Amino acid sequence: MRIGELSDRTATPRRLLRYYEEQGLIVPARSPNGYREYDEYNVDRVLQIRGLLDAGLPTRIIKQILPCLDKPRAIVFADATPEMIATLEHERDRMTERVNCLTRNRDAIAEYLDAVLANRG
Amino acid sequence: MRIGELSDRTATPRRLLRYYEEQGLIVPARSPNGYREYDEYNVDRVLQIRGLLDAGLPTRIIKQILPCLDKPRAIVFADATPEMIATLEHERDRMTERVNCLTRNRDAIAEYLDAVLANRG
DNA sequence: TCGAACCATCACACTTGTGTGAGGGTCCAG
DNA sequence: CTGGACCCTCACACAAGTGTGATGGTTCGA
Repeated sequence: MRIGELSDRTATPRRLLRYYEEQGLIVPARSPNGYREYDEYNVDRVLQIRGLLDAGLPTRIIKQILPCLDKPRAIVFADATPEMIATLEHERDRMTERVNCLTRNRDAIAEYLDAVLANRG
Repeated sequence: MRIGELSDRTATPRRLLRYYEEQGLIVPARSPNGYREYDEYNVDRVLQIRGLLDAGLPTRIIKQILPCLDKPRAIVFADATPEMIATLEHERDRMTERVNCLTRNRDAIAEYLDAVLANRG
């Protein structure tokens, strides 16, 4: 599919699809006429990227961790350098912290909402 | 305490403490000489702000939800306008999505790491 | 064959959260 | 009373993600 369809199916502006490519997060093929060509795989990929971006991870980090998130990942063992592993461990712990912080604060908001709604319901 | 001590105790650059103030997230008192004066309360406050920022929430939203996160919150029922409630519900759901996305991907990273480490350990 | 609807690159601009430094007050210890 | 360690405001700058538009090529249906 071309960029327009991918844009529709992922609710992502074309501009950003090109930006993600520029950042090395997706690597579309090119038609003879120069148009970008995407496959089904890229739909999930883009959605995953958006989720991680929305969760606060920068493209630089997303680029590093994306390969590990692929489902059939037997191939990836090769490029598991010590630095890479250290990065991943660090990022994993960071994400855990974020999850805790988010959960804590979301629960507080939910609790507040429940109280408010019960108070007027 | 003055800005330097708060900066030390929260591991936050002075610049950012002033920025958070500019964004209305904290409201320090002022000494006669113009110095900002913070109390103990602000330490937790700043840490909470940092956590939420790191979790991807913009200051604009943080400013809205902070009042609901205070522990003795009986007073706050007053300013619970319908728009405010809608914002909170939206943000609560958004945070839940983020938590899910982060958790999913963190687990994938952890799983990958476990596999890699088992593979060479 | 012409126009609409795509696509391309390039570039300028905005917002947010930060870094950094200039220029200048305050206060305390030596 | 002077030096150093604070504090102030102001301002310019940067990276990242994103918006928007200029300028121009391709494709396809009417």
